[in-house]
Amino acid sequence: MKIVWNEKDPIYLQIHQYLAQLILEGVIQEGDALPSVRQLAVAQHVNPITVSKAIAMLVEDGIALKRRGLGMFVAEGAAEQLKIQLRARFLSEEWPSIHQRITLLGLSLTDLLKEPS
Amino acid sequence: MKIVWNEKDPIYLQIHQYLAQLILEGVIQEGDALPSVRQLAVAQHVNPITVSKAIAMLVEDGIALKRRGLGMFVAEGAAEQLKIQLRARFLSEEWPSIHQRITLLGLSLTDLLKEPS
DNA sequence: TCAAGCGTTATACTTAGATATAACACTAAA
DNA sequence: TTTAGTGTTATATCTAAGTATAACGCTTGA
Repeated sequence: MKIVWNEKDPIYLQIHQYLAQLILEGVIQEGDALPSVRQLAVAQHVNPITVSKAIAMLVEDGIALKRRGLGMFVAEGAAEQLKIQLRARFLSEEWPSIHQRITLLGLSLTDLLKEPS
Repeated sequence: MKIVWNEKDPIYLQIHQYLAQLILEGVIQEGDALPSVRQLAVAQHVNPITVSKAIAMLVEDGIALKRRGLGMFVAEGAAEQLKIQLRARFLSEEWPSIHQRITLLGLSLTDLLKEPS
């Protein structure tokens, strides 16, 4: 899987989303090591600090564990936990205003969900 | 109607959205004057330049007209035009990634319609 | 012991956004 | 003509976010 960059969001958020997706889809399983900060930084032509920020978010949310000198590992139950967290966050912080705009623009939610845009 | 501020988006974008909403909902009709830059700036405790930015976007999109010394006015057909523009922008620039996330999180139409938080 | 791998951090630069202040140019009505 | 209302603009400053460079300290295994 490759990261598809966009101009709008900060790099560290895009990396966070990329890692979250890998975990959600089971590409990285529980107990597995995450790609190392340095590896990711080199592979994506990005700064280690930027990658660190993304991983720090996962650690804060209990999704990843850090083991000094060794690397970062996916926590037990991470996939399920992550899904719960991201759902809650999306529904409470993002969806309300998006939904409001959809309504304001007279778009049909049912139609929107049908079409693979 | 009052502006409900959020921390995330730049102020000028939030003001733009506020004005767009007023026009879309017909609170300000075609030919009407927009609230003046100075009025808005004072009322919202914001800098005139910031308000100017928001209105400049409306002018660029042909939604508002400037009449020197008089103020800004809502253009003919602005509501319809605005709706078309915002729809197109939303569908091409925002919905695809939102839709992708909804799918990834396994959210259903029912989930999305549940809580009007 | 020490090399090679980890993550971390100190310092500094760049940029976008927002602000403050103050002046400018135009229009209508008293 | 004057006044009070429009929007505009120039200059400067401030802040937070994001990034780059480079060095640092920890842990394991040869």
